[in-house]
Amino acid sequence: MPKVMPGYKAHARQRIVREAERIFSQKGYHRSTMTEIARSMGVSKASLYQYFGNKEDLLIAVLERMTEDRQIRMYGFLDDHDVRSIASGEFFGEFLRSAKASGMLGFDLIYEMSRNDSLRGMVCSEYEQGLDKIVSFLTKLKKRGILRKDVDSRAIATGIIGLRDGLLSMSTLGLDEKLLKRVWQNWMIMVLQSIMA
Amino acid sequence: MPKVMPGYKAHARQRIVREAERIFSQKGYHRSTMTEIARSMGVSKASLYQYFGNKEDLLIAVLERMTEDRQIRMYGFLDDHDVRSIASGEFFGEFLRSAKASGMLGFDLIYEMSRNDSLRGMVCSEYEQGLDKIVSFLTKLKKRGILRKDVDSRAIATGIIGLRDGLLSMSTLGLDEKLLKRVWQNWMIMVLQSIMA
Amino acid sequence: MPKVMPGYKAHARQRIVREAERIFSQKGYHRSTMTEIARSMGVSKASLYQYFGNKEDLLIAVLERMTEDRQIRMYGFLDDHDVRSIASGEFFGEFLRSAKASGMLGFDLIYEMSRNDSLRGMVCSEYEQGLDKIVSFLTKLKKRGILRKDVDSRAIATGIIGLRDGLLSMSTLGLDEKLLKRVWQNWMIMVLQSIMA
Amino acid sequence: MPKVMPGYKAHARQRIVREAERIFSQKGYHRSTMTEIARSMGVSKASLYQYFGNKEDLLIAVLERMTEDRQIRMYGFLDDHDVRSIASGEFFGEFLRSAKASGMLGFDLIYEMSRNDSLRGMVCSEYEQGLDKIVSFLTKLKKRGILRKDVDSRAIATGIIGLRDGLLSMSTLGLDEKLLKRVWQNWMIMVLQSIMA
DNA sequence: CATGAATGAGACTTCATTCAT
DNA sequence: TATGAATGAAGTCTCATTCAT
Repeated sequence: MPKVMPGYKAHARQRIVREAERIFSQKGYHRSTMTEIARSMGVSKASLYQYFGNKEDLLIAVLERMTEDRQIRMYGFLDDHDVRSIASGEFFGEFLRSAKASGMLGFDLIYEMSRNDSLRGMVCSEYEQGLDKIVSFLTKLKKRGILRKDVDSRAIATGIIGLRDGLLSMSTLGLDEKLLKRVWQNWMIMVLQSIMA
Repeated sequence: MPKVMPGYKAHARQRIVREAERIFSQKGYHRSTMTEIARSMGVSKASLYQYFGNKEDLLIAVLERMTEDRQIRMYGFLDDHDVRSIASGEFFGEFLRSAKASGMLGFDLIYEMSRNDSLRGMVCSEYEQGLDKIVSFLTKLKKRGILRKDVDSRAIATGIIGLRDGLLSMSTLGLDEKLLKRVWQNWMIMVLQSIMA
Repeated sequence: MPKVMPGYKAHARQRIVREAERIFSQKGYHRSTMTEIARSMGVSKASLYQYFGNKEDLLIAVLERMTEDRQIRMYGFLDDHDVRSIASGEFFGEFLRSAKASGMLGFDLIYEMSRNDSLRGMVCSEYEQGLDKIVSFLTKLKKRGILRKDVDSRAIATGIIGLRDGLLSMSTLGLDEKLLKRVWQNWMIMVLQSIMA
Repeated sequence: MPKVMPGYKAHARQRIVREAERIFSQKGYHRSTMTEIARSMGVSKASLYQYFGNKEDLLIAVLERMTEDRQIRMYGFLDDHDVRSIASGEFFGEFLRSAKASGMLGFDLIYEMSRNDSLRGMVCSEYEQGLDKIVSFLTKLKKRGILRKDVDSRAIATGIIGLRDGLLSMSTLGLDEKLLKRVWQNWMIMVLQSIMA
């Protein structure tokens, strides 16, 4: 793409973000260096600084992209499936795959959050969005008479996200994925039974 | 304490570990420096290296202490209480408090684990011990006829730990602790009802 | 020289090597610091590390340069001169000058060799090349009927190098150079007489 | 030995020197640490400082001992043997053995000499003594009519020491000891023939 | 727009040495 | 006399960042 073309800049930016994501995911944010990212793209370090003011800005861009992706791929699930599908291994497997792809980056994310308000805001809003999505999904089910009316939707949604993240971090620790899937199914069934009308 | 006293060395070591725990917890492992730890204790960097071969060794000592602490304070709970107590806010609150104290360190822990086998072993074994403790607690309840015999103890235990960790990491993100406690109680009640005889 | 000029980098590298050679020669490798080399060049330490991965790499570059130099200046001698010239003070003086210029570095070289295979290989191969050069010189003389056919060329060559190095290290110790030159001439004459046809 | 016994101090000193010699010889002076010496003796570092003001003093003591030893063992040879024995493999082998035992220390010796006058004096005087011993040996032989009267005893002696040291340093580089012994014999025979009456 | 080169600041680590007990 | 503990000073190396070309 010629350098003067409109959109060139955005495209170049995107290429950097993608490479950074790959490397951050592999080695973690702190252990990745700007030199490494530049070298593996075949550009100069100085180029990176033309698109991102500093390393942290690059991290934020990466995390934004990951978040977006996850939102799209994950919560799309809820629209297309019925209530039982949430208890399926397929559902949990989707997260498992994505967690494995981002490797250590998830932990870096939280780690960096403590220093960076913009990051903290971003992550919290992702969480909120995720929760909202599930809450509205549950609300829909209540309206359709599938769930009991007195169910605390927010508590259920928070638990779903919490259990998901807890099990995913256990997978990072090396726990058997089959066990984790089984746990997910087990627990979701118990919970759904408790809240179905 | 005079330097020649027996146990002085152990005591000095402990002081370092405690200070390191404080600083690591506050700023994370990577952002904390040996210089800082030494300075904040009023000793020389070289002193730290007399007790710990390198920064990672110090991290390990800190984590060992934290683990031990947590094990003692936490799983002691199971011995002293009946089945319903596990669903209590008190139980979850205990973890919440300890998670808050260790701050970012929990995430560093996982972050570093990917590079360090000794660390990985430590953490995994803590997880296993935790799981075992809960499994044997559940087994006892089965024998006493409180739980159904066909319950998958390991899946339940894994879910308990998973939900706990997921909710705790949400608290680190800034989610309201009252909501989290409520979620915990809610979910534990649903699960216990599902598995009680 | 402008930084974008082709060959700039090679030139900058060379400047470092030259300065390092000067300082290593003066104070020995162990007593010289990267800080000192950088400071005496008016550049930053980090610059040195852009050209040489570590201190040892720099040492190797220095030694390579010295070796090359010595090979060129020294063994060129053999091509241009007849057999008697090897016994000349001029010949030995050439080595003496170069030994004085490298000062303590020669000893460091051997010292470091015990730890570093790449170094060891370098030095051994220089020795071998030197020996080969002399051996082929002697062989030529045999063919021309100047030396006796039954002379052990390798033993003679090894002795020449050995005597040279032994006397040179004595000069480093402060022994009178005139005496050393006389010794060289004396011994070489005795040996040449013994092996000439 | 009880600590109050006279000679205790000298004995303790000697033990330190012996251990230091062992370690310096193995790893070189710069790479050996006071900690290591103390630990391998089972005493405290501070003890070493009761006997030696600093590391360099310890080095000097070690070198004094080595020098003494070498003098005794080596130049005793000259008294007991006739002129031809100096050309024997046995003679050279003696040095070879001792050089191997002191390892890198010989090079350290020279290395340190440049900084330390007392060291320099010591080594030079050892050289001088060695030379004198050989010179007087040669003089004796002249008187007994075995050597020609016009021989430059000092030049011969210097050459003997020089060749010895040159060949020994080649052995440190890994050259075949058999070759070196052969060279020694070869050269000594040539030289002796040149100077015998 | 791109980059080769330089660098300031600071990280971890080592070690000879001292000193109170 | 002996030593456990502490440390100042220095060392090597790293890395995000800048800037002239």
